[in-house]
Amino acid sequence: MARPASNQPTEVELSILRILWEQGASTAREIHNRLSADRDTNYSTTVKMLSVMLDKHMVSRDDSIRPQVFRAVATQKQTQQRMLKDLIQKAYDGSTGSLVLQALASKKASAEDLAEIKRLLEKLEGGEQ
Amino acid sequence: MARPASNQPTEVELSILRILWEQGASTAREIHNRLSADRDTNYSTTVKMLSVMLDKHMVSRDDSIRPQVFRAVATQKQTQQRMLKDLIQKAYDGSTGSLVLQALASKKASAEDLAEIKRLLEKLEGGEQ
DNA sequence: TGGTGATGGCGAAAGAATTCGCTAATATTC
DNA sequence: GAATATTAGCGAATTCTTTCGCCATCACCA
Repeated sequence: MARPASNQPTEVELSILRILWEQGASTAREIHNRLSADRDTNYSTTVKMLSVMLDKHMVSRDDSIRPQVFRAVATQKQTQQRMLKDLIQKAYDGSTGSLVLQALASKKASAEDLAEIKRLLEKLEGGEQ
Repeated sequence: MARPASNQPTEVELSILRILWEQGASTAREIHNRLSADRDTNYSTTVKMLSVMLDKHMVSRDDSIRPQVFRAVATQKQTQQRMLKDLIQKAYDGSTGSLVLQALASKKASAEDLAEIKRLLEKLEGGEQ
């Protein structure tokens, strides 16, 4: 009689993961310093979040050294991929194409991105059908 | 001392919105029939969710007729746009381009979508810089 | 018009996410 | 090695989400 736990990282979890992806293995203190620059949060909260994420196997902890060091378990790309897939499923009825169209139409990508997208597109067209 | 309410529709809310977008204005019963095909849910729950969504101004209710009729307030496109933007912000550090790249690389879009994307891409390239 | 069934609404229950106070363990400094 | 500061962890509080039971109201029809 409640909400099932989502397999997707939550807001705060994602903030922490982003920090780990960016600066690699970090201590709780390092993570907290970075995190508290953005959100007004207590050190206790950061530590608790790390423990929750440990339970969910989102991060791993190296206990062999003493300030312990945390690492993200999944890569940024893997996580993005999973979240993207989820959005396409939940909000776009599974249609990747219409998501891409909306993304391109609404916000401009950088020139390099556009070029790369075009290249990829040609490859896809050549390869398939 | 708790989680702030997200402005994004939740899982169930989105299911209901999808039904409203698809079959237009509907009574609670109609919505529930559709919904219970997918998820195992009670009529009471559906009605409650509609009332919650009414509070959040996600749906409107026409009381002038008697089974009351519900409508989605935002269009599907608007909602998708907001969710997409949110994902790009939260998971892609604001980079639309890298989201598009990943979307294209991982899952194939339909041939028509590819063609349309290409067309759009050319327009974007021509119009900008 | 009374009986039967559908509809609508309230409130409470239960789990998830987020927060922090307080205590224990560990490290540092003199 | 004692005092002080930092780090780690537990458990409770709070809010949000989702669920449903229960009651009131409404619609229909014999």
